[in-house]
Amino acid sequence: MQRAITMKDVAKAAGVSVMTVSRAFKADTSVRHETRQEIRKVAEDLGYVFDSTAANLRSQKTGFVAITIPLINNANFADTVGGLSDRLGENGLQVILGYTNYNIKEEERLVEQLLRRRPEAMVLTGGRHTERTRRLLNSSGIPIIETWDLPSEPIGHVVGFSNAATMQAMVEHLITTGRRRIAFIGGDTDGDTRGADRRRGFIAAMSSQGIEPTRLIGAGTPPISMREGADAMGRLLTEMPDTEAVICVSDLSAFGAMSECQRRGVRVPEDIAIAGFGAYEIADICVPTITTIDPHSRRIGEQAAELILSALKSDRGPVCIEIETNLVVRQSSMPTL
Amino acid sequence: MQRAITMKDVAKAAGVSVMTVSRAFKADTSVRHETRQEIRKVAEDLGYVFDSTAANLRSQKTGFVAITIPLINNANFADTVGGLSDRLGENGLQVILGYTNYNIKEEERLVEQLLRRRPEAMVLTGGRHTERTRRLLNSSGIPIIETWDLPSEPIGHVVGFSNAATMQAMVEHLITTGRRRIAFIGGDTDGDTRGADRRRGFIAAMSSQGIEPTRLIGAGTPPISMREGADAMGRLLTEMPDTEAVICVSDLSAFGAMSECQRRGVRVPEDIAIAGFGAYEIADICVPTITTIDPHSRRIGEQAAELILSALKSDRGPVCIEIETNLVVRQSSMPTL
DNA sequence: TAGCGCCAAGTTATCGTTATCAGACCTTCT
DNA sequence: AGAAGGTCTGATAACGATAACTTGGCGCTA
Repeated sequence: MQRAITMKDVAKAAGVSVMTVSRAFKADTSVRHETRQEIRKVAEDLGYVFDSTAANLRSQKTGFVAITIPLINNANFADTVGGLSDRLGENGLQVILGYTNYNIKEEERLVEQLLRRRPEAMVLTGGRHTERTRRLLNSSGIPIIETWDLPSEPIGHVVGFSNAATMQAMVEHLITTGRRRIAFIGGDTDGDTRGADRRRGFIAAMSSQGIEPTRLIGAGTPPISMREGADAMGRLLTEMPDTEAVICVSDLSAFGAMSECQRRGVRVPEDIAIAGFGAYEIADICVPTITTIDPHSRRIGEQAAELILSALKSDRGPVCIEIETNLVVRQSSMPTL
Repeated sequence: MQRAITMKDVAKAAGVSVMTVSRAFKADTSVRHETRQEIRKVAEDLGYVFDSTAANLRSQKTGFVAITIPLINNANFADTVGGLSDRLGENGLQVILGYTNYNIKEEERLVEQLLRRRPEAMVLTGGRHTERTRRLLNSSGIPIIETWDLPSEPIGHVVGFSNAATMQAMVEHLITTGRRRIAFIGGDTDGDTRGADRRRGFIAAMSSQGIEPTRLIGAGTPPISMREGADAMGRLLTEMPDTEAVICVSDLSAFGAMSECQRRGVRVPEDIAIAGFGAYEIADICVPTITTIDPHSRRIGEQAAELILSALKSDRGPVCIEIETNLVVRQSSMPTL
């Protein structure tokens, strides 16, 4: 590969100045229409490709918005990223992704790495961070948006909901349908802070109903897979066979749990009710369909995008948008009168 | 936000030259240990964050590897990205993602956009591209890797398999287990070129077995969801109730199809056999488990990473690595003697 | 003690674009 | 006809880092 083609080469070939070439590649700048056409043609013929590295440096604008998510392979976060990406893309902003792997120490490294690329805003999944992460973000001077949570001391903006509160609704629903011996299947570390919040919410909800929350099953380190959900359900059925309902930390583990029931001939919802979280497609397709909480993952991303766009236009004070979650009652928790 | 802190500020505060600060932030450069410590401390206190935009421009190295995938929300591609990302991350390279949305014209735009960020290598999902995409990539001068396919005229390196050939194996398996009236559920456009290749492979395999492949069900535009798989199965059961087996373009649609059977009281595999593609976790968890093809998604990413690393060290000629796929026979296609 | 080599740190120019200011040219109006 | 205003284009410097080269100091050898 010889030396790469730059604007200088295009300028020379087109017989204009570099500045004019630069303008020909921007929208809304004053270049005669034919000049722009000609320059673009020459550039294409030369095989010129714009270098945004240089442009970003000089203009001190990158057009990046960074987002941290626990892992790529999760439909909920993928939906949030999708919503964010689509809305921002329409406005010429590009999303750069980083994975925290459910670990706030890794998040710290990631945040620093992302800030090095000078994003114009940053979206975080979750509201719990290291002290240094908070410091880095605070002094970055860009809009910060925490999502999927309602942190008590937000760094900047918030688009989220209370994970604990969703469990309140779920427990009430199960009790209303006649179950009292309710179990919770979740991760056995607090790496997934949202999952941990849901477990806390479960415990609080049970206590406030006067039931001791003793049926807590640890299914492994987050993220909890279908397989781990199935294994956990196996243990639950063996060790506490009188359990009447089980709430799983996500629809994936809920589906795994339900499959285990089917394999063992345990009927859902007659023998045991099952509920998940996340409104994954599978929960609406499988037989029976699974009761879940819809956190409106995509809407979270879209709202975050709106917030960013308005914050970049004029920075008002921090905004907190609470996303309404829905309890979606399906066959897996129907009353069995 | 006041003016951002640069190396100059750190240099002044630490009483050294900018160059020394620069060196203090690199590994393996000659700076006295205490000097480096001191500089790092001063930098941290000032809240300095390294600006990789500038570094990339000056050094003409970005440390980026670009990858195009159809969409973020697909476990197979997510696995490939995961494998790639992990292997490259160990070597200081960072993955930047772009989505083609199953559209080679969008891929063209995307490729250009990604090239503007001067990646050091580029990984493509699929082997079919527009003429301009090929031209852009050829003149980029960086290693190109096409994956998830075995293109007849590769642009550069290849890490993939023949989608059509996998269907040959699947059809043979179903015929061996006593089925002849076999249907195929897939997308009704060719946007998903790999899905389209699988349909072509299905047609070829059926023909070579002397069976006319008439049972082709269009389930919508790719990607085919569980819901669309279920709907397609509904139509198939109504219109061609004598069908003995159905191959779905992915495990997700296969699961949807199977759920529809359960809803209608059609037994799997006794009344109809079902097969999918992709070795998604769900296919190994659901009841009954679903026969599938394992394309070793993660391995594709890992191999691509290896290829990139060796190509960046010393560019040999183009390499083609064929990934072995496995037919995974499960309950949904058991013989029903 | 001269001479060589090595290490740590400094100097200068530069990566490829764009901000900014200035100038040329063309209308339009008084 | 000349001033005023608009449109288009050009010259120059700069964004924040690093490559490449240079310098100064020290230790070692002959």
